[in-house]
Amino acid sequence: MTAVTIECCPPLTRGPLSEQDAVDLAALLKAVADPVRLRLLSMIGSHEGGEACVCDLTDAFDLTAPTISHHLKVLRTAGLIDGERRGTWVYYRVIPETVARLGAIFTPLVEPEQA
Amino acid sequence: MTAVTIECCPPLTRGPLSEQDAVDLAALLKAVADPVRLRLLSMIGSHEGGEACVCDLTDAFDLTAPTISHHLKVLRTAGLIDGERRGTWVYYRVIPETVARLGAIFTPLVEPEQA
DNA sequence: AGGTTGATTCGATAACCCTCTAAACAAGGT
DNA sequence: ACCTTGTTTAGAGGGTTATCGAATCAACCT
Repeated sequence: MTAVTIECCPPLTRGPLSEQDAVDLAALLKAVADPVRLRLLSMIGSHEGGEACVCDLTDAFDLTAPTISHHLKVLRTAGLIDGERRGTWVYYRVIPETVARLGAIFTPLVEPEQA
Repeated sequence: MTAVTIECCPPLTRGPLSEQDAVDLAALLKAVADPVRLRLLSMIGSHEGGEACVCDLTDAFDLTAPTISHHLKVLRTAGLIDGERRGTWVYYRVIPETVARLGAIFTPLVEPEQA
């Protein structure tokens, strides 16, 4: 639990975004700009142990397994999740740094509350 | 400048997202998941006076006026910006509440540091 | 009234993305 | 070896979206 202070405006509105930064950021945002992928991300992140098996995820949707697999690949390519095969099943976990990077764009800048 | 404490995980990973919430959120994210719109948003938000004329924005891109207008409409429909005509020109400004809502999804939850 | 400049709407085209089926790959059990 | 279950890859179809040119609307100026 860290104390911080909120100041001023989110990074996005602190100065004009460069074209390259905009392209990179948009790619990351596109990865989460889908209802299925948002739910996948939230299901994986909130699952006990911090990881979820693909089999768990597939059942929660009215979609075929290949479709879920496709969405997981998009999230993985974007660096939002990481997958590992252990025996029969593949387990995915969230990469919190990338999620935080997303939040930092739109959140009023916070600084550590210590001198 | 408000003091807060960071605790645990971002809302997205605190529990599974409902289908409706996911759809709403994805719509908002899709609005910003585009390089041109990200730059527009950042240019408007960082412009002096907190607002920018469409004429300023159009010049910064290698795109036609109708295309810029289209992107502005997407941002406006999503509730991220608001436009107002004053005389000859139309001025846009950022709606910070909506931007903050985006950030809150991915940012580790912060709580007011008082009690 | 007519003309000029700024901004949006309309209609069309091309690229992209979500979803599916079919097929392939991976691991375990009999 | 074979079959079953879990997961991914490949290819195709249908809908969405970005972009443009042309036309329209809005306000100002002479």
